[in-house]
Amino acid sequence: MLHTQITKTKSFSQVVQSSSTLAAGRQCQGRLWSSLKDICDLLHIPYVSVSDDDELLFQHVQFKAGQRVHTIGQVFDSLYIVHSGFLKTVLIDEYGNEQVLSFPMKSDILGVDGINSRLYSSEAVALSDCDLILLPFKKLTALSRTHVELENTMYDVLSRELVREQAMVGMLGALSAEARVARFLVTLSDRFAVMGYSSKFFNLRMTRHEIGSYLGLTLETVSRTLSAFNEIGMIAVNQRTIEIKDLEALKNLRRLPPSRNRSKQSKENKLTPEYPVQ
Amino acid sequence: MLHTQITKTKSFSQVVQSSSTLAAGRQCQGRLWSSLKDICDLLHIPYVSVSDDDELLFQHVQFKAGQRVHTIGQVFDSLYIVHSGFLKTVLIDEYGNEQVLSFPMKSDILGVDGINSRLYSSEAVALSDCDLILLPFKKLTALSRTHVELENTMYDVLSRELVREQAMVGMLGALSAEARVARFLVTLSDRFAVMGYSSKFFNLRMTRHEIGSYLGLTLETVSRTLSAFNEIGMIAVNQRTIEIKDLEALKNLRRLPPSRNRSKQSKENKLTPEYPVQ
DNA sequence: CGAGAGGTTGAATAAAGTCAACAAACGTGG
DNA sequence: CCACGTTTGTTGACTTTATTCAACCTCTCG
Repeated sequence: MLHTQITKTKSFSQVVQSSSTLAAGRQCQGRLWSSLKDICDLLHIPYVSVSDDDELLFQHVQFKAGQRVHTIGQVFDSLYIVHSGFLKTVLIDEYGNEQVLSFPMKSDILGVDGINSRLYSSEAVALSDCDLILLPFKKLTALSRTHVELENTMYDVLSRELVREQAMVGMLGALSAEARVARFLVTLSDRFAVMGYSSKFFNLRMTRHEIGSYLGLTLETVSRTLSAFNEIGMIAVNQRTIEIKDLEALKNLRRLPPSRNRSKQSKENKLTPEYPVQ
Repeated sequence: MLHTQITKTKSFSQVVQSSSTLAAGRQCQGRLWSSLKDICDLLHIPYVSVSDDDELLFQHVQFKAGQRVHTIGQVFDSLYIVHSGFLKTVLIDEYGNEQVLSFPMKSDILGVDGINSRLYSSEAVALSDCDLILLPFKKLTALSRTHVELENTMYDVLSRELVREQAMVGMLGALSAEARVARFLVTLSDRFAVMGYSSKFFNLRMTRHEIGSYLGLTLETVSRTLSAFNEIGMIAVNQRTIEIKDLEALKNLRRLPPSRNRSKQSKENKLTPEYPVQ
């Protein structure tokens, strides 16, 4: 069972914790370097081969479950791409409340919120043992001078991140609790499929509390909603084990009852006039 | 009264509508061009002067209240910076419901969500007459080859946008209706202050419905909450005219009652081990 | 085997949404 | 300039949804 696996690695992480803290360096077991091509493949972005890309290697860093990749306010110097493992990113408010922003997994990028202010504005925590590719930002910008296509890749990645956040805002703003949980499951299912895992049968890597925070709900509501889905046979749920039994039903459980909230094609809603681009 | 003014320009926009649609070109009244320095100033980003930046001019485009700057699915070719005026950006779901994502105003950037897929993923609508600076994306990327500092500016802008979205998610996920409306007013007040307008007395440019959509509330809840703030003397509200009477009170009306939702410093929450950067 | 974290469930409460009526402002056209 | 229809905003009564509080269960780890 996956669940057992996870917990085992977790306890292992606790054992090696002190030594890894002492190490004060990259834990260097596992895969060490990725080429730019590897990274583009990972990000599902076309890679235009360039001349001498032997030096275009990026080091990996390993994090044990529970470790923080970066904290709020920490000086920004690097982006990370998730090569394997599961994480959460959180905001922390003045009372110490955690607000979960995302659950990064394979091919997701971490740290972009630090570019602007040169300080990370969120915290990233490993939910399982993780292997991340380290992208020192200075190296990245220096490189983009010689490798023009890298710049566009960066724009792509940042823009994609933004579109995702927008979708999240849309969801939080307009969906019922049931619809949010359903979408959460569908999204997870899709992600697992892309990563080559089963899209029908998987383990949640996060607690009900973390899911609730992410979806703007309480942990009880999440639990109840999962139970309700289980009751009507859309899923089978047992603790963190999820089996998707009726994906279509989950997908169709989307918007709130289409109320009067709809946009009217007011006469002001005119089309943009055409204008040439210089 | 500002309100009257707005409506007047609105009706004017309708008069010139047909001609501007016919024009099939930039409406060329008003300011026409901005230099890179102008733009950096507008974005509050330091500008490193470079040699021959005579050609670094960006054309302006005018939009009348009600016009769309871009629609969902439209081919992306340009970013826009708001030079003057007020807009909304929206997502539209399968039932035609609008979800307001932002209310861009002076110095805000539009269109970043189109970079990734080469299609705009949101719709931008002018809420008042607007003057936007057109930033053709190809021109921008071409330029960044000769002007290295431009690249970093772009990263900054995109990252800033992302941090903003994150804050929005945090707000929607964790704040009560009252707190959301209060924060909305405080944010507006700040923005007006930066733009050199009064931070205590201003006009809303959007309907209650649009505010509600933006904050994940119904228009009735927005209306009631504003009335309640009015009742206790924190603000004075009359239709779209807002007077902030107790900014501090609005600012302190933040989080939900600090419930048990707080993060526990679990033993798993360990600090990141130090590791050197190559 | 026992402690503690995570998960489930129920009952009561609170918050926000819905429906509906009405009022105020605007813009249009006489 | 005034009257009328439309859009926007306000308010009340009621309903629904999700939260809160609490008890209990169930894993896993030590």
